[in-house]
Amino acid sequence: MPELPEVETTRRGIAPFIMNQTISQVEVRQPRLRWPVMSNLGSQLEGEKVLSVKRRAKYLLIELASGTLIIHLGMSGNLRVFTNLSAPPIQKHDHLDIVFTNGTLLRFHDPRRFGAVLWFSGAIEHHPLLVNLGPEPLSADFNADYLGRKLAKQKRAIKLAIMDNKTVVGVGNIYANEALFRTGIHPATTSMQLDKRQIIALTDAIKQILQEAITAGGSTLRDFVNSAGKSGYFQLQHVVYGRAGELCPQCGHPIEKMVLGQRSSFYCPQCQR
DNA sequence: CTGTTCTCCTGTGGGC
DNA sequence: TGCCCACAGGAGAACA
Repeated sequence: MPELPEVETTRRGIAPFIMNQTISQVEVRQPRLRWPVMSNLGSQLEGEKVLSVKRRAKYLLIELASGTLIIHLGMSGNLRVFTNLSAPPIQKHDHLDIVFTNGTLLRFHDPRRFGAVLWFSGAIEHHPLLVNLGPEPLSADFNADYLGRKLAKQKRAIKLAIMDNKTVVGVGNIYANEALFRTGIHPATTSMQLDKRQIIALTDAIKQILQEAITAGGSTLRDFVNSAGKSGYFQLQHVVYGRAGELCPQCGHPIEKMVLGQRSSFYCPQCQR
């Protein structure tokens, strides 16, 4: 399940192959993704050159002269690059291909179809999906002062707050669980009850975990090209996520599971209070 | 505005 | 071995 580190690894993996390349053809085999792929996507993209490959939150932003292609990998999506028309046969859930004039092929694959491929011709920072997003977790804008101010009047559980894109982007369920364990904060703690020390520790833990995962992803970069493997899927070792009933590596108490906001939360009741 | 629930989708894994 | 079904999850949308 791509979280921010996987999306960033995808960006770094595909960028060298599509930068400055001109799109020659777009083939949409399954337009029914999270939102329908526009029927004239091909005519919008064909003939345009890729000017940059950026990321905002978990959205990949492929900038062309006349607009931006927005790609979200959803739960199960991936992008892979094939060179010199060496692409393997189309497989189930290969929903979309973008072919470049030099033969490079960018292929979007997404079994659960929670992903999205959108075209936006306006200034990308004004896109409705992006305009209300909080800061990037690895940027200086996300810091303890900011988070403290943000949480000061919030009664909801801290885990829900850090998973809310308006607080900070890119913290999915897995890394939210891990960051709270690392910080010794119970996931159901009321946000406004956290003290300064805890907020500093939580900010640091989120940055560290995401950075560690991005670094780990670097070793998979070559898998984005001409690979039949599951490009971009890697995972840091989970300490608590999915480990209900197993013993806490710090204190030996069994890991517990509770549901917050319809999402499973895993924690050590002894280490996290 | 805040908080909660619903929804999209398919592969996986547990129970029997 | 096969069938059934709960479950997982990002995040917008809808609703209270």
